[in-house]
Amino acid sequence: MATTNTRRKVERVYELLYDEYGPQHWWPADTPFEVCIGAILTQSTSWTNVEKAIANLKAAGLLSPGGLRAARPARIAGLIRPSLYYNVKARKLKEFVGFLYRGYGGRVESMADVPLDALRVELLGVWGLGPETVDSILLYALDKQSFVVDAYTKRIFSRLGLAAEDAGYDDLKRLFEDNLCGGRRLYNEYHALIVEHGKNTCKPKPICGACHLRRLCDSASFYLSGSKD
DNA sequence: GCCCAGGTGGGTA
DNA sequence: TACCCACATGGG
Repeated sequence: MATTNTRRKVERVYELLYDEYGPQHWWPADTPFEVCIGAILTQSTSWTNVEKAIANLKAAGLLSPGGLRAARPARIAGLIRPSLYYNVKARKLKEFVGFLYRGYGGRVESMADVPLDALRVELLGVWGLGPETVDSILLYALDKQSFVVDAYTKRIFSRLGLAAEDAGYDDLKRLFEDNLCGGRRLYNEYHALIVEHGKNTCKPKPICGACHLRRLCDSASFYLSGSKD
């Protein structure tokens, strides 16, 4: 439901976040393929641990479609151990690379010509890829206009009163895609800013309480409190 | 020692 | 459909 009010709020939160944190320069990776690998490895895991896993893969010469295709799952698991759930994630990497070779000659870039909706459905069919990982791949590896929702997004926007407590992934995705006029660059920056804010404040327990960035939540809440749709 | 981090798949009622 | 659990490291 795109009302003028909701649109203004969603845009205003972006401005507040951008003023606070500045440009985030996402995704931190050298190639589109590396973005995909990072998107899988960062599932329920902090990025610092993912960086170690990616560095290990790189040092072993396995950070490529061919390298991962040739490697045994146990070898991969040992290298990505610093990221969490290394055995399941090793399988996820193999599944993704298998998909890449079956349909796209092992090249992430070859997916770019497929229409967004069709590609999203296709990627969601790959074992180990859920909506957040798929949208991350679409937006950050392929530069397609698909908003990424994560746990921070839900926590922050339900606390701001812009989303229901029990809002699902698609509900939140729609909130942004229906209310943002900007394109891929805006989607890119907005999600990155949400993650940055989520890491620093809006933790599960303290609810922005003792955080030095409380000011941001307060200013956003203040702006949002006066109006209802 | 405890909590939590940029989720997802599978099982059960 | 809606929960619940497994996965299982490392930093604050």
